[in-house]
Amino acid sequence: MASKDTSISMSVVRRLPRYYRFLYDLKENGVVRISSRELAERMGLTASQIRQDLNCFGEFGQQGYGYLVDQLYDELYRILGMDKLTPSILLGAGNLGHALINHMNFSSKGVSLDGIFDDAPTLIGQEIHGITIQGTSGLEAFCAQNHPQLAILCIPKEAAPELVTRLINCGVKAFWNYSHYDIALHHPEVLVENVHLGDSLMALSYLINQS
Amino acid sequence: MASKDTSISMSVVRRLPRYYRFLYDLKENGVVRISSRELAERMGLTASQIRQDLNCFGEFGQQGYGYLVDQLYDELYRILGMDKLTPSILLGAGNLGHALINHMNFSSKGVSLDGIFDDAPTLIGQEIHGITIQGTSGLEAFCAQNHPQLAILCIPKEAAPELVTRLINCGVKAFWNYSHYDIALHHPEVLVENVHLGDSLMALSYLINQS
DNA sequence: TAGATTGTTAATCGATTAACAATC
DNA sequence: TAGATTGTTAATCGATTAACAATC
Repeated sequence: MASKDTSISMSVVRRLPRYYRFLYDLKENGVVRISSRELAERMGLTASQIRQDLNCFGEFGQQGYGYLVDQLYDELYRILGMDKLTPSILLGAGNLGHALINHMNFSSKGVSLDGIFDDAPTLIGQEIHGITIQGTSGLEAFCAQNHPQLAILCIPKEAAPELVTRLINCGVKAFWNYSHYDIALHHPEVLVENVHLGDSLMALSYLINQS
Repeated sequence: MASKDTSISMSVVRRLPRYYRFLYDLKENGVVRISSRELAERMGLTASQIRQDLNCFGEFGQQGYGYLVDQLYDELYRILGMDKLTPSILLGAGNLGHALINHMNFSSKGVSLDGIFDDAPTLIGQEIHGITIQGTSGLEAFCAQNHPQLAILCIPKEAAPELVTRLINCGVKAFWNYSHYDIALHHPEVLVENVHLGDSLMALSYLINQS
């Protein structure tokens, strides 16, 4: 728990993973030190913003010198909580859920995927990435045993309200939500990160039609 | 081409699809009129913000009465450009690309998916949603014929730089980018909407570890 | 020491919220 | 007409950028 944790704005938080990716690339390319000015140029930001952002978490640079790439990378790794794995489950192993399981490297994002749930008879019993898909009737028992903190929701909007309530009763504290059900509106006490792919594409459609 | 098009901020644009979804639901539920106050309550926004946002595009309400749901829905449909389909192609029919094709309702988002490209020998020739996967060698010929304006990138970072350049030379003007290649940085002249699922999950990991 | 670059404060810019006159 | 609610201007709030003293 760093010193200035409470006041970090979401604008800053959303930039952290991108910093982390750029630092990783610099590290990979053997770059030892970098100034805020040069990183800003590479990332298309202002040097001021980078220094402001980093100083939310501590003083990682050296005056007159810049930042040590390795050290800054490690700090971001720690700040983002990548050193701990959040026990998690995924609900809805259809097209999207299945693709996420195969496509995402969960453990490199601080997440440990421990269970997969779906009620489709054709899916129950199947195995993905070494995890057997279960029906949602086993949810409570699984949670009592494994205590997942995060649920990844790849289910239709209609199925969400009931499942979300059950999950919260099981102790789930955060949702990575691909459904169109507005969790935050109904359960303000939990953390919700929405991924609305349709909204993203519609916003792009709007921009295309403007230009 | 509405009157005040030029000055719409991205903050407003990103809220439009959500307004559209809520209006759709209201319409489905037979709600005829709604005030900014009530819509604000349902969406978890302020009435002020809703009125400000909508007035970027015109005067859709009636003083003393509110907004007609049907009419406002139609306006949003038009504003978002859903009445025209942008010809598009998808590159990379692996897990994620495949899932997107099956999962997304492109035409309801103003997008017409006309071609799918991938260089994996096991995928070339296969058919998804009535479209045959082609190798990228056929890209230029296809574009000369079909003039896609939008490319959906589900390819690895390494493959992106060359393909993006080729696509832009083929007249592609916009990218829905799932790769970690930073298109906007290298090609500021095109529209880019990034979907960085990993960044989204890492931001959530950060928040989980704070609470 | 001189040059460079940070950490941090101050200034600017943009987005959100509040207030209210216009009007249905 | 009176009540309600918009459209719009003004006030506030927050985020970004600029400036500069501190210091390596």
